[in-house]
Amino acid sequence: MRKRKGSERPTLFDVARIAGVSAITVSRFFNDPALVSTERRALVAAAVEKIGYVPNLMAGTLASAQSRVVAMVVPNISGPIFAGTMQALSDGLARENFQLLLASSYFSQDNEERAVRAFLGWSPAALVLTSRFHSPGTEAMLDKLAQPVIETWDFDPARRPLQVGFSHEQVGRDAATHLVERGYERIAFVHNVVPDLSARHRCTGYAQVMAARGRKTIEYTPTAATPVDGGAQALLALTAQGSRRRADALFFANDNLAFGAVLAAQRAGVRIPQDVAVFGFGDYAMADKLMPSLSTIRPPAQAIGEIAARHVLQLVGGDAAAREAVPHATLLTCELVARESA
Amino acid sequence: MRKRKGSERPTLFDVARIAGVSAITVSRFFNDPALVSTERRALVAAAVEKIGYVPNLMAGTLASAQSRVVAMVVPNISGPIFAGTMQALSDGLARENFQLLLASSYFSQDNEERAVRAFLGWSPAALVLTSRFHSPGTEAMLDKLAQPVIETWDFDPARRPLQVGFSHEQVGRDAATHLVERGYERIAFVHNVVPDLSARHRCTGYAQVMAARGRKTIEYTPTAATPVDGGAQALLALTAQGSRRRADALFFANDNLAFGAVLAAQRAGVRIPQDVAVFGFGDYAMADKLMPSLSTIRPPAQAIGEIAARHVLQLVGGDAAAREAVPHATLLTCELVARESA
DNA sequence: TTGTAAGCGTTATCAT
DNA sequence: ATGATAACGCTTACAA
Repeated sequence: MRKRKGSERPTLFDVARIAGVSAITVSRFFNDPALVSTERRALVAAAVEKIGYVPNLMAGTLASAQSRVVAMVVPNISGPIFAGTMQALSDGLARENFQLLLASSYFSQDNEERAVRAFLGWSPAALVLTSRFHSPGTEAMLDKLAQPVIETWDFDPARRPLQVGFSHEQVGRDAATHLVERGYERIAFVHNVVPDLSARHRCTGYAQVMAARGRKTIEYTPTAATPVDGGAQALLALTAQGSRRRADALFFANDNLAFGAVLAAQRAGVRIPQDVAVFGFGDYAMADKLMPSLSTIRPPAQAIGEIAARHVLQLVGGDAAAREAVPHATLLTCELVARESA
Repeated sequence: MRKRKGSERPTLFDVARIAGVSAITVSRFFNDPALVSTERRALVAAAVEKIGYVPNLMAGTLASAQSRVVAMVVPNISGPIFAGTMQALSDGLARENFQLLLASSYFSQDNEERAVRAFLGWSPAALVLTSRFHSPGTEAMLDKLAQPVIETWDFDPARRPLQVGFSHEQVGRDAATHLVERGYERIAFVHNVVPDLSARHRCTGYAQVMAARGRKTIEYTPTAATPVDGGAQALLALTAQGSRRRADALFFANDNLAFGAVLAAQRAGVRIPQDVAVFGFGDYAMADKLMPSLSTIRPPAQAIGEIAARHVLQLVGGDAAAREAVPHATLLTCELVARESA
């Protein structure tokens, strides 16, 4: 007669009773089958099958102090940008029966802090972040954290946590150099419609190249609500006859802005790249199908997720030797995809 | 001297010791503060703050047999289709400190079954699925499950679990009727590039309308790898001079296919809608920015997520009265958005 | 309002 | 190779 009601699911002891073995043998059957003799393995397997037993991972985590959850904070779950990374990380972890816990920050450090705090209660095996810019509160929590923290996308080898990413400044330099070499004279940078620190770093790289070549920088920040509308707004504003900020090439903070610009140009009769060149960032799904097709820079989104997954598995799943092998920082490169628009 | 090493984080007992109260008081402080006197509340709060205590949710779940995780299986995490639902569900749950656990099925029932089995170990408070078509194995697990199961997107009131969705057949009927009423004669349905049962149901609705009006159905299944390429392929094939299956209106299984068609039409010099009308499904981000803008049907993606979240919270967070109030099934409607392409 | 004792389902530890 | 026992960190049940 139980004194308390539990989950009402079969437990390890139920399996053990039916199989005629002890509970720990069933535990070993799941965690290290090699330790169990062939005969008992069959007995346990039959019992598991018979009652449809599924191990309670919460209890296992509590007992072993080793969880198989990895928590990740992304700016938003629904956007196209981090989708590849999320998917690759989730798939890589799933292969080793790790689960991915997701939360969105909406580009807000406060939301990120809230999410990290909430995650802590799950004792995740590792924490994956998509930015290196955190609130002081978040930094304090990360400092105390025993588990590995992996910062992705933004790369800064000076920071202590594990890094998997690329240099946004380099992206800015690559794009600006490309546009300069194509002969464009008045190259503008169009910011995102929401505060976006990574985009600001791409802008810094762009500004470096402009300065090095004695060019003037032109910056524009759309006020529209969505990136697509913002891109359209920027295109019209920066190509207007007689505008003080008239440009012959637009480097957009991301492809969605650039999409908006290309589509608005079609409607407005602005010719790309003859009247104005358009360059994006992200290489989103339809960049190559647009008319004209979009020149852009493709970040290694999937690779970031895969490598992050590998790091997690080596750090928390592997042995000490593997642990040594994990590099502190992995700097990936982006690919410049030159198409018709610039 | 501890006999085993735990998580190395402060525990409830650490807080209790510092605050000079018992452990259960600290527990109540977090779960039902009203039960704790104001003075002790202050003591506990101070102690919590001092050592940065975060409750171990795994231990709490184990003890209470009440988890605050909701598991969801989507076809893919990175696609645009379910993004709104995932986001709305995640946000709705986060507000009550529930966590969302995600896995992808890639439209495969085997993967779905694997994901559901893996989820069971987490004793989720509820299970959210994005389809009503499951493998026998999955059905068997769902039958045994004590927790609520919510099927979303596909609506079938005949099924036992909770339903939040819309009728894909109705979508097919609406689109077909729209095209018929616009005067198109030869209306074709273009299938998805992967097996997609929901899309098949939209096709069924389309076929019903065609039959009712004595029209011939034309179906096309692209062989391209991606939806955008498949849409382009379909457009070229179904508008080719002298083709047996030549059509004057194309109803695509989704907007990505339709995007591909519109972009390919621009390049091929096919005029939309003069030469051929294009109709999609999904109302993805750029449907209204395309040239021509895309006529399509917008599913209530966010509403599905919000309502699913509400159901979960009422069922597992609320009292018995709220439980009664949850309707078995919620049938939502889609909005037909008539733009330039059809 | 507060506390004590027992138990949630699993694994670490030690013994055989 | 297998098992008995205690412990993981928390909450329920009951008592005061």
